[in-house]
Amino acid sequence: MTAASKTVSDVIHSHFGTLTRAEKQLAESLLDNYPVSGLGSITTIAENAGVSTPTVVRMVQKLGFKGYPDFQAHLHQEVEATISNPIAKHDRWASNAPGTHILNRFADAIMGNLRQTLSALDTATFNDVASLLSDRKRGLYFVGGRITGALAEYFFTHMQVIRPNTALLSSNSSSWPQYVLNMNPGDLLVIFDIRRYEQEMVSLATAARKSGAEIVVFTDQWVSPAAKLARHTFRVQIEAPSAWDSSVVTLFIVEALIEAVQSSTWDETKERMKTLEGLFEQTRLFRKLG
Amino acid sequence: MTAASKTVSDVIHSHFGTLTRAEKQLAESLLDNYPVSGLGSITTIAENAGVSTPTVVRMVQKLGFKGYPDFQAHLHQEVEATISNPIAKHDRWASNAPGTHILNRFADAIMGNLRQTLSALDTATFNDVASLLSDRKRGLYFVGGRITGALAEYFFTHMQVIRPNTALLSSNSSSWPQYVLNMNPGDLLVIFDIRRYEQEMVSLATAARKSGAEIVVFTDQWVSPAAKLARHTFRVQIEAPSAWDSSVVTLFIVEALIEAVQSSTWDETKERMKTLEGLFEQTRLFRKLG
DNA sequence: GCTGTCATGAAAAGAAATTTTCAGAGCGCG
DNA sequence: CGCGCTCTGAAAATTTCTTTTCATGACAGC
Repeated sequence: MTAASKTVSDVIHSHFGTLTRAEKQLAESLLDNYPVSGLGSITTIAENAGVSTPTVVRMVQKLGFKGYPDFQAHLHQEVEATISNPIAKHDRWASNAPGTHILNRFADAIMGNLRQTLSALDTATFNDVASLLSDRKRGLYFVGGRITGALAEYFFTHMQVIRPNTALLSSNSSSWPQYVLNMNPGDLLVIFDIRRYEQEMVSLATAARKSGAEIVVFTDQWVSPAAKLARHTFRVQIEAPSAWDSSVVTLFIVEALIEAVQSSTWDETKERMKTLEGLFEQTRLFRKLG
Repeated sequence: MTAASKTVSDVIHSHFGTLTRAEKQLAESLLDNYPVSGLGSITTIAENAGVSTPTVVRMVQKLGFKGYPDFQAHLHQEVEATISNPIAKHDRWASNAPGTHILNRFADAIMGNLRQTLSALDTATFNDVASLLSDRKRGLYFVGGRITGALAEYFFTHMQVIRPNTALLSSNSSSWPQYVLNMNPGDLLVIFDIRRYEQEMVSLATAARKSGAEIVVFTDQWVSPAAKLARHTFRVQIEAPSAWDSSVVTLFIVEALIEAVQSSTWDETKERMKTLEGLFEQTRLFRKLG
């Protein structure tokens, strides 16, 4: 029997692939605030999910329940189990996997990193960097190392949409001098440099400062030497139960900065995005016609 | 109003003296295993308590509720409160910043994304993908879109160190055919495709399948069309309080996979990393000497 | 003992919920 | 473009739940 020992949540997940659009929408709604969201009548949950009641019936039958009442009976049992056993809950991220599974150990570590990084992070620094990035008069340059190059690229790709006057330096240092040559006073150089700090980053930072550029550094808890030259530094916790360092929290801060910049200059950005949409559309047409 | 702020349990207790024999019997039944016992229909709880349905109606009205549905709605609210409290939201991540600061809102959202993604993620899928990636006989190909290209690159950069036979496809589709041409049966194509799904990804996936390649897709909750062709799909929650989608959780899974592959083939990888160290050292020397 | 009051549940009436039917919309495919 | 397919929700049909009505029985007071 499909719904015998597994939880309703499990059953939904395991069938998710076979669900249709409206059913997925319903499933999302049920899983959001699970299992309480499934306590009401079929009418209520259909309304909450924005689907019709027949959709609900079809889905629960597809999941292997006899009908809605049967489905709800199972939910009630789970609620009962949950409530009578309040301490359990959430000691595991990926349920159905042992607590020692890499996913769970990683999740714990990243949570810790995020918590530590944010509690150490100065909000004023964040706000100031956001406003520097928002200033369209300043040119923006992004650079990362072998591993962090992808982060620099990610940051750059977004900022390039949001505002003009941005550049991504290749992670290969040979082309850097020509960028420095073009830097103007007030320009902003965003450096990603985590352990196994690359010596050349310091040279780059030094040269950029000579051109009058401001520097922002993303680094780890042991701090890149380039940070000495920086106006602002983000010290990110990067340890993971892995032979490699984790960039998750760094990406988190990058995304938060992107949103901060985005929202502070929404009016101007909106226009740019519309234009961009148009350009993409054109490109697509070109391809079809070609 | 009687049932305003007090819990249903409180209300029952405070009216207990004025209840009749059958009503007391019902009240006992409700309080036993409270509040779950009140989740069912009026018929069910009447049967459980060994009283008639009119008794139930009379009692809940005596308690100050408009009717049975009203009574039950209050119970549902309590169940919800009970269930969601233990999970207790971290009220503030970045202290010294208001709870509404973008950093805190982002942290909440990412936590939710991570939780939902992991609970939906099938560990067997994860393990299977990890072992596919570990198999050195299979060639590995990584590809991403405009935004997700950086993720593909990040994944690629790590895998390239860990094992041979890996390639990164440019996010520009014009060079894809030549890669497909070289794919062998059993090769693995890792696709990153989140909303604003790129039509070309489906074409690429189709072509790769024809060459006998297996496909793994990283996509969002709305699922890329390319997932239909995939052996395994990671559905990642990507919503953030932002005009942009969040890649943090996707990166999380990528890093966990990297570690899973790394650790499953540590002996072989160790040698490679030593050699790589040596090569870097040499490069540095070249530069100094040059 | 008679009478009135109250508690109680059976059963009817009324209201909702659940399921089924069905037609239209959308989409892929030849 | 048309055909057939699937998905979807409106609405009907059915079932179940909720409330009301009412008959019965218990019991206290007269």
